[in-house]
Amino acid sequence: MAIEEIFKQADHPLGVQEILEVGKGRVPSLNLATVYRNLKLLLAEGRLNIVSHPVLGILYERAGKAHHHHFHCRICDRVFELPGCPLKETVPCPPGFVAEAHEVYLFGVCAVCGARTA
Amino acid sequence: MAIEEIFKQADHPLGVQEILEVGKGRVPSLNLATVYRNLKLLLAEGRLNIVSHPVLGILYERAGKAHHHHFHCRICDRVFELPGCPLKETVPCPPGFVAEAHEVYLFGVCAVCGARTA
DNA sequence: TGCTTAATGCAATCGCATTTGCAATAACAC
DNA sequence: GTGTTATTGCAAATGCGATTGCATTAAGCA
Repeated sequence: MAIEEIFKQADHPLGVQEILEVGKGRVPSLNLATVYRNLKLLLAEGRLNIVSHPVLGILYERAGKAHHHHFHCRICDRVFELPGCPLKETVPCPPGFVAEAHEVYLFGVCAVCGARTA
Repeated sequence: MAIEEIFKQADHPLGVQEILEVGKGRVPSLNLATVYRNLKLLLAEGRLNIVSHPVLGILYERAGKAHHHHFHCRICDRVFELPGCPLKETVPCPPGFVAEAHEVYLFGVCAVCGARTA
């Protein structure tokens, strides 16, 4: 179970399938149901956060990280964390609207794929 | 069929259910299958764009709009269009990463709900 | 008006992510 | 060790958005 905790050491959000793959590296018999069950536990405990990615669907990442956003490489389909925030100080909202949170998704080509394609 | 085209006059992206509701106002017998079929057509023709919203799932909006993003009111669950772009000129990407596109989702309370709650 | 073709409505079906039941297994406490 | 409880694995079952088959209806045209 702590197994789940451990591979949250990943530096990017993981999808269920990816969690299963990585997890099998540690517990070869690891099962999809077990992944879901433990994800649910960790979420309930507030140790994980859900990242709802527009393209990749639901991903999971450790809770408590500093504010950041995500970059999605269209070549390798991997997601990277981008520290910091590209938003301007003044987020332009119509009058009366109160923005409490935001999410930014960048799409493009990562360093690895860029180098390989060049 | 042009029916679909017509209620794209909405000023915000619509979900399938919402399209069905609105459409029934014009064609009371309107069916979900018909909505999906015409959505597929309009998408194929490039007259519609898909907006994959992290919370609301798949929405549709007219193609060809100016660059904009979306605001999601957590009270009424409606989505609003925000003209312009709140991103800084210099989007901070790690070296080697090339950002080609981006999506920004704002979350908060809209003017109507804000006024009602106050 | 009568014929041919495209567009519905309706209900059944599919695809897939997620969940559950239950027996087998592992972890513990005594 | 032995009994008790929490976890798994596996496979079947759910839930639900999206799609399809088919008979019906609407539309276009000679």
